[in-house]
Amino acid sequence: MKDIAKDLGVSVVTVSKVLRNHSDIGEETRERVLKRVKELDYRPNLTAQSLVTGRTFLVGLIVPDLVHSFFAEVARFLSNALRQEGYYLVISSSEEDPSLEEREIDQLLGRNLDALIIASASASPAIFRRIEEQQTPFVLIDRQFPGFPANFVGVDDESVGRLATNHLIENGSKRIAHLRGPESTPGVQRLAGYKHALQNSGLKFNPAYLLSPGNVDVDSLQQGYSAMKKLLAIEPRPDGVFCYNDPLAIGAIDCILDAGLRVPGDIAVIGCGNLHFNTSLRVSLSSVNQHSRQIGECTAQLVLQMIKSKTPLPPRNIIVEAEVIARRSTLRS
Amino acid sequence: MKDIAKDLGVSVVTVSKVLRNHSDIGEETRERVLKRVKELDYRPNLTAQSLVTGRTFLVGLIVPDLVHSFFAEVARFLSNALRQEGYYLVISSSEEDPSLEEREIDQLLGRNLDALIIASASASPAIFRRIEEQQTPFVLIDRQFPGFPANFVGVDDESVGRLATNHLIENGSKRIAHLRGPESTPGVQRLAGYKHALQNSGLKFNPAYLLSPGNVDVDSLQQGYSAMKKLLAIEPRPDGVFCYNDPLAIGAIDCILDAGLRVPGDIAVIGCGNLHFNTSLRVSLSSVNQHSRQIGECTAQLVLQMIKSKTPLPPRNIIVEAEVIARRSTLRS
DNA sequence: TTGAAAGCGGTACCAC
DNA sequence: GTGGTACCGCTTTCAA
Repeated sequence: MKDIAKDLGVSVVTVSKVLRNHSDIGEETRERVLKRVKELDYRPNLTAQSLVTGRTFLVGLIVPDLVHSFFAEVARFLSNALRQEGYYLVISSSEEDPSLEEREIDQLLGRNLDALIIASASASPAIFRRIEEQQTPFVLIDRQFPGFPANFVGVDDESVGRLATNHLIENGSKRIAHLRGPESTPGVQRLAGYKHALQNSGLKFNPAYLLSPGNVDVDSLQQGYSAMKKLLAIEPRPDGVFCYNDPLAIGAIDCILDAGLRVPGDIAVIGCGNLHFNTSLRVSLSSVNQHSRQIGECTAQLVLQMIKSKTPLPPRNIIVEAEVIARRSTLRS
Repeated sequence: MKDIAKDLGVSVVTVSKVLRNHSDIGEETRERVLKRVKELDYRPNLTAQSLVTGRTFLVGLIVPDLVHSFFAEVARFLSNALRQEGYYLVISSSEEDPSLEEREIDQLLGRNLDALIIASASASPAIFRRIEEQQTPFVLIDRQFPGFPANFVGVDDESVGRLATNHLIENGSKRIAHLRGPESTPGVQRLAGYKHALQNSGLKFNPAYLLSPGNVDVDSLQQGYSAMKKLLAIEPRPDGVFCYNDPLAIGAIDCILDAGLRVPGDIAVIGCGNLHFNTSLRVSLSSVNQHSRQIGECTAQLVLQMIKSKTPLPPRNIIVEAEVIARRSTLRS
């Protein structure tokens, strides 16, 4: 920039103003500057710009697992939506480990990102108070904390659990098991929805049918397989299984088929997430759609709003409607 | 930092030195500074640090598509490996569009990232010369440009094509079709490997059996399905199909089954990428493993090396061995 | 319309 | 050991 100024015999201030199309600048001067900028293929140093303006045009994203398709899809839509406005995504995976998540948040806070988006693996919202202190706008996605007011975008997980369970009931299942998720809201709420649905239909909740496969967002296929194995050993055996996510469900189906049973004939199975490949599986998988696209795009809009508004906005709660996508794994027909 | 200095009656320089454990500092002073740092929960401003040191501890990653599992996996392993050294990944998707890729590269260059990692969607390496001029170290992954010396990490795609085709031949296929990829190296080389394998086995290459499904890294299931439909109309119909990637292969299998034919009985199918769900599909899918993990981790190591070495290193070519993972879709047994 | 000066939050160099 | 000073590359304020 200094060079340009020197070359043209103007000041750096002038150049700076031209680059940001500041109003008061001579038409002729502006042209000359622009011309030289092209010639030199000059690009302003965003780091320096950030230092003085306090804006980095960077948004952080922390998810429990990038390979889990749901988060990869959210990341993609987020990234695309933010790009339209010149923002970029800095990603980080917590590997479903709360302490790692905390370290990552600290790291990212030190980078003065314009906002943070977090699908938390933590049990408590303590860490988020730190973010608030730093004045960094942040949005929780997928998982939230009851009683902790914060911006949130996600589905209503109670209704996810209810829809899935009702769907199984409507298709003839009586003894419905649940492979539950972690202790975060989606896991807890889906479980709650599951119980409510049973209750409303006059079915009784059998604790033996409730399993916690462990680290479900990592290596879920395996987890689903072994959890299902345990369920098969129970007498009487369940005839329907609602799984916290699709990979778990796929693992469960593999186990059922390996045991010589039929899906959905003997046991119906439904998952959550509505992954791409669900239609191509051995038994195409019914699933509750979580609308990764809408979540990604809504979150992007919310984040941009927050960044642009100088005064902190009151926390918003954006809930995307869930819906059952029925396929072979539940349709006894 | 200024506050800390003032509070303690020392200079900012001293504080700065303590924070970076500079050798020459009084034991007592260091303790006092550290104490105050804790009290204030002070975190150095990385932006400012970057401006003066020229290092951002940020690495850019541009891929054609984040949802394509292969790249999501690479991103994950990369991100984890870089994190160990305090580096973060800034991601961007080119959506398989060369002009968008170029804009993204420009954007990221302006951010003074410490390095760039690119799975390019471009046909020509022109844009990369710009990166070289900027002195930003960069590594190409998955796709490279013949005759353009640059750091590269990926598989030997000619061998991928050869292995896959040979595998089909060994399992009894005589009329082997290929759903090819884009004009970038993986597409071109795998095609070359396919032709070589045919030749070496005395089979003749039939141009009618070669199809370009279009934008294969996006919405591949659909593309695979419709491409396969065309192949089925050919007389004589192929009895083996080598697909550029797994989603294409899955789409192809769906099409074959829908047409009332059997896999691998009537037509054997093999893909590339070895995705997670391949074992759970209607017909478990044979695939050439591209080792996303090794690619991610090797790339991370290479990038770190380049960043740390002050003198530019000669371009390296890291080739990861490909291997066939045989499953039902090709085993006629 | 233009530009000089101050400063964003740090680091490097070199004298004390 | 410690600290003064210049400076990284850009924006902001305000005077000319």
